[in-house]
Amino acid sequence: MKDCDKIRIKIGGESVEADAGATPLELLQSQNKKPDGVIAAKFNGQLVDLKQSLCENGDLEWLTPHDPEGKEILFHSTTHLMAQAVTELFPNAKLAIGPPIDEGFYYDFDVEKPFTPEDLEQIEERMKERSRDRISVERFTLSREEALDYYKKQNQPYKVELIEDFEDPSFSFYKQGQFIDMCRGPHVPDTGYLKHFKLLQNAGAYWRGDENRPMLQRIYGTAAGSKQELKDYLKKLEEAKERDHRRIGADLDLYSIHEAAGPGLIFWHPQGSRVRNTIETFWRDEHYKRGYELVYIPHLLRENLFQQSGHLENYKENMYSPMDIDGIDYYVKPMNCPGHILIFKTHLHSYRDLPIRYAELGTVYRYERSGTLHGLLRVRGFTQDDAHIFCRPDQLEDEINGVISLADFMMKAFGFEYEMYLATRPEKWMGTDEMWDHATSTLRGCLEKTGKPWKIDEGGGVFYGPKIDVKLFDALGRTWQGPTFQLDFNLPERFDVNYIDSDGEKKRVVMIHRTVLGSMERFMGNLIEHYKGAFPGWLSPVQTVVLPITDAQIPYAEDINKQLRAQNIRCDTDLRNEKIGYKIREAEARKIPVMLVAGKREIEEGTVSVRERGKRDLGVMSLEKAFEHIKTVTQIPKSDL
RNA sequence: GCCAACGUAGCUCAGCCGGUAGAGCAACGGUUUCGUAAACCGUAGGUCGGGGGUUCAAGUCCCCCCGUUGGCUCCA
Repeated sequence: MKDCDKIRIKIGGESVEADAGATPLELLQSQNKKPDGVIAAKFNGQLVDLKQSLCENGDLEWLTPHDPEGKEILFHSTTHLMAQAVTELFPNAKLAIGPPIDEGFYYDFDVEKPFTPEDLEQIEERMKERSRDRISVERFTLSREEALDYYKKQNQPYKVELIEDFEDPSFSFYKQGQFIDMCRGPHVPDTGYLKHFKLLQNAGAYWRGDENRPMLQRIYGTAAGSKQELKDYLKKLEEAKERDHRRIGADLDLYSIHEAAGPGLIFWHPQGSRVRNTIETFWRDEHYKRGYELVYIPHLLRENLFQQSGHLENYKENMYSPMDIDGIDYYVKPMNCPGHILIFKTHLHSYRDLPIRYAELGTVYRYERSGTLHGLLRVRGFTQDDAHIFCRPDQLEDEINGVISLADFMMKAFGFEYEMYLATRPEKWMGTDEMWDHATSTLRGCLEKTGKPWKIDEGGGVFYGPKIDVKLFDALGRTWQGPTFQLDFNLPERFDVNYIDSDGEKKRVVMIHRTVLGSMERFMGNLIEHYKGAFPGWLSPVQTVVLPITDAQIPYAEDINKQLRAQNIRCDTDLRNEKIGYKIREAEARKIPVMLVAGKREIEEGTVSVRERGKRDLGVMSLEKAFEHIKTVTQIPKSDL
């Protein structure tokens, strides 16, 4: 504590005088206007504990769980509370790390036996007790040596390792009761501030994410500033469950996975295939319009091709074992690029021929570890909406702009918001500085030109080139990896991919790998969750269903069905002997966009009663008008070209 | 692959300390012919994920395997 008498603190535009060494907590108590639930503060831009003495003039800002930083502090303090409970209940537990994460926190422990669900309940109970005890949380500092000494004596090897990895001369610690943890802080003043939390799950996690190191037991939890907010968050988790594409996929009969056939392999049912086909047709049409040529390549390729491409060198652990064909090894392709390059290389290309864009819905197979498989989102066989652009260096900018505009169109067509990232050179890389500089600045320029916000993913590029990643947001605000455009300096070298320039010289082409949907499987999974199964009209597997009220209207319903089908509308009838309410209930459950109800009156008038999914009865319309309405609802997004 | 939990009818789930399997919905048959989110009656449906073991007796206890789920790692 410095010795000075009075300091001036500015709080929310108001200036107050205080004794030097006053704490934010003291200042807070003397304030009449203050936000609810202050748990920490920011002093001159630095995060501070409410109990930290202030000895200089400055600006003070309150932090509550509603501020991103305040939330982080809440999570962090809660994870300390959890660690305290764990060390009380399991005195031999070794502490690893316990950081806040996006929507909660976790702490890794090394314990003799993994935690059981009952353990979690007990830990949560103990946390509540300790919260009621309102144990004061005190900060103190130890020198590097003292800290090492302390943790060695306490037999906490992970903490010792952490300290050894840092250069800092001293480390801050927080003490609450008997529990002490090394931590940068800040933290809440006492455990009474931590009231609303829930432990969510227990999972194994390798120490420092390294599978060669010990597996620790991780407990995940979340916390909130109020009971209601915690409830809301837990409700959101429930909602996410309702949107789960695996559940909806089964309910709507879209696809299945079979133990008998092998995990991670998708079987598309008729209803799912209708959606996928619609997307694929849309995709092909759009690519053709934008100057792509559609190609097909075999699924099985000879070993030497993958040697040349470098896949056997760099990607073998993701490839399936080869099969012997006439004494030669063949591999199922994990990527489409080598095949497209072979097509390109069947001719000598003039600079005038470029750019050449080969697109393919190319199915690839990759080995994924069993524990990572997840419905449609992580599978072992999938179809990429792949394309490779071969161009001259001076065309790079136009090509990237074209790809960005295509991706933008696609994302809008499917109703996704998105965010772009420029992934720059990673630690391991190939090529030259000039190549990387030129390529990276070109990508940056293209991003600037969009006028949309974008971010840098430092070192996130691939070893063979920089890339732009597009992350999309779904209806719940979750992000998914969407389109990705990668520049490749590697394959053109390996395959000697050239064009003849205007000066008659051979020049190396610039190659762009790009996908705008990712893979059909993953994209469909995202779409299902985004729309909760209620696809927009143009994608719906069934767009319209005709519902006769009694058997007497069956011929009329069948006639409407026939007319709509003739107009390429995916129409069904529900001719079962059920009441209309029942049929409507089921049509709603099947998420059919338009329902046409036909009874005695409609036959007499040559009309139909129209009902839209999620809305009520829209009233009676002439058939002509109803068809027009259906056409509007099922309109395929128009290209912006 | 590793850690944990789970696997019972098409789906959602019950089945206690071991005594030989149950509900709702769906399906199927019949009755009913009905106006905007569930008509009524009936019928059928299960190698309890697979294999082995303990036991007079295993859905239940033990072991191995497979799959699923949540994580770790990785990724379209």
